[in-house]
Amino acid sequence: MSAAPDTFAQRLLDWFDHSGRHDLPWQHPRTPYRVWLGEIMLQQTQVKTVMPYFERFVGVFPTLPDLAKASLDEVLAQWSGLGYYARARNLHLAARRCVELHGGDLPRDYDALLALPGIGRSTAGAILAQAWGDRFAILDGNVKRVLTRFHGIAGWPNAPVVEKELWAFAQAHLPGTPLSPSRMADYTQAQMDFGATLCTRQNPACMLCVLHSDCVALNEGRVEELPTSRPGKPLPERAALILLAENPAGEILLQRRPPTGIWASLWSLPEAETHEQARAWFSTHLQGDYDHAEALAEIPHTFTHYRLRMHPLRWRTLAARDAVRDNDDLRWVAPTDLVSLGLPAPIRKLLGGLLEK
DNA sequence: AAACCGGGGCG
DNA sequence: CGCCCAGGTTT
Repeated sequence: MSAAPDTFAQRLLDWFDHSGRHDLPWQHPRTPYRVWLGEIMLQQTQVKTVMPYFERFVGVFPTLPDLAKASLDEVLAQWSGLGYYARARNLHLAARRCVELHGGDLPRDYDALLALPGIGRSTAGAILAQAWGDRFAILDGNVKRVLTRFHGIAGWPNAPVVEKELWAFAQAHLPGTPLSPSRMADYTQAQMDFGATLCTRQNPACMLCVLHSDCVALNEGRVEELPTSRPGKPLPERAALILLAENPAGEILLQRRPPTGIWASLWSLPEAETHEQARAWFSTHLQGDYDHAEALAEIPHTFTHYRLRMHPLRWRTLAARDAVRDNDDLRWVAPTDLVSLGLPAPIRKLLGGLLEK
């Protein structure tokens, strides 16, 4: 006897045909480069936000070799405002590796994709399935939510043991009979669309759900409690002084952050932990009176792992010491040029608020 | 304020 | 592997 057919994929495909998204820019044309770029941009950002950035980005860098040829600063300028700048750095580095190692194309090979920076299991599968129609599973946040509910799986989805189980189900749901490449791509998009628009975190549209008859969470009344949320833990706190120096031309002194740690390699305002440190930095780089600072309102910023309370100090019409010129790590930037730099979101917000006045 | 999230990196 | 880190938006 044969097992009952798993119609999970077929039902999602049917749903996709009438309710999925068919007009996403990376679907037309669905080339490996465009699919990759779309996947990276979508990693922590919603479709609506991504669309204009995607169009602009492929306008400036139409092909992978174009991207590889560009400087990192040019890439970051196009990324500016999207956030999560590590994605842009990885994208740029991966493009250069593709030129070195793969003739300027993305490799059509799971392990080779996985070896590229910024591409993990899910993104590698999504690229192969969408660009080539190859039979690979994905497991992004949307799919995790759908599968935890459909199979009634408790436990935080990112816990290793749960995630392993979810991958197994994602594999098991791959269509048993081969789909055409274009339908395999549709199935992949269907899973993401389904989670994003129907099986949403709150108020999922179970009445309209094509899987509802077999959904364990729905049948057991556990839709609201799945997926299990992350186990909580108290956040440590850290404070920092943020130095905002303006010269007579109204330019702002920016410093490039170190290549590791928070906001790696991004331009930001100089930062110090204590007034002693801040004063020392001030006296080696600037002429003026440290104690003349105007203290601006505290900026609270919460990361997943700690809370950062930033205390900005502002000086106007300062001059730099002669030794301090624009260099690789320090530069005066006009307010109008700030938009073209990848600034950390809270710093961008602080400076943006200042300039409006 | 808290939840969310796919990948990097380290032991 | 298993575990923690890193950001910035959504809710």
